[in-house]
Amino acid sequence: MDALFHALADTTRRDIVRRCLEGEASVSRLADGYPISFAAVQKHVAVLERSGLVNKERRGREQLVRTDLDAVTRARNALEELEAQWRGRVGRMSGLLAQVPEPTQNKIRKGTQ
Amino acid sequence: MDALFHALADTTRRDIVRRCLEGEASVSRLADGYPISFAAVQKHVAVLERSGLVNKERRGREQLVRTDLDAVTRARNALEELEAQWRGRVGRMSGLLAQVPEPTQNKIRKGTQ
DNA sequence: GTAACCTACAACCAAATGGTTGTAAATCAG
DNA sequence: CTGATTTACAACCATTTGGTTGTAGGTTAC
Repeated sequence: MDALFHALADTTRRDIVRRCLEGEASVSRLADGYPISFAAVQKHVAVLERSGLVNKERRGREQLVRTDLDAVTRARNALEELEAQWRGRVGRMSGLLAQVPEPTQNKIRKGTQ
Repeated sequence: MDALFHALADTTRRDIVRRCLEGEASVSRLADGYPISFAAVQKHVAVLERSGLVNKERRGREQLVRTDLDAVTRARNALEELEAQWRGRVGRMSGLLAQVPEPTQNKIRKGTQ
């Protein structure tokens, strides 16, 4: 999860992900698109690969990169869960209000015995 | 966007976000929950604040931290867009074709006089 | 076989991270 | 006023990042 979000926390890497969902590309082909060295792009791809966001597949002398959409979905689900935990609060609040076992009572009675 | 995903790329920070959607807490109250120093938690909160994920509000001598759900939504939308660009390729295409008009007008008229 | 191309990986560097401790200022309680 | 709490921030340290260049190995083309 850490690796997933970290991988997404870079414009170049998000762009690589985007470029690799519409048709796979070799690493050097990808590198053409950025003003950084080939090795730098290679490292970005390695980060993406470790996070599971992309796969590499050897094809002759080049290595084709392709985005794994399931990983993107996994990240999105994590965020949706965060949101749900909040929105769910409101609904659960009313439930709680009916339920709260008077935590105040304890305090009041604390010194009385 | 970079800042947003980077902020989410840490378990402790995600946990702080979670804890601060269910009722705001002061920084030191938050710090009690983790095995790291107060200053470390303070830094995590600072990262979250810079990313827009949380706000701080002074309340007497303490500072209450509260998650801004819109920021979470913003991140989720970015991921949904990534997915949409893939799954929705065909559908989006036709949508665009029906939609594109206006900005082009300038271009067209620019040379016509 | 030789040359060109694509990839992998190591070594190196500057800057950022995540953590620590320590110090100082503001606020609240007695 | 004094003391405890809460925060802010600086200085420092180890590790990681994102970038570079250089070298070496595999593949394809000629």
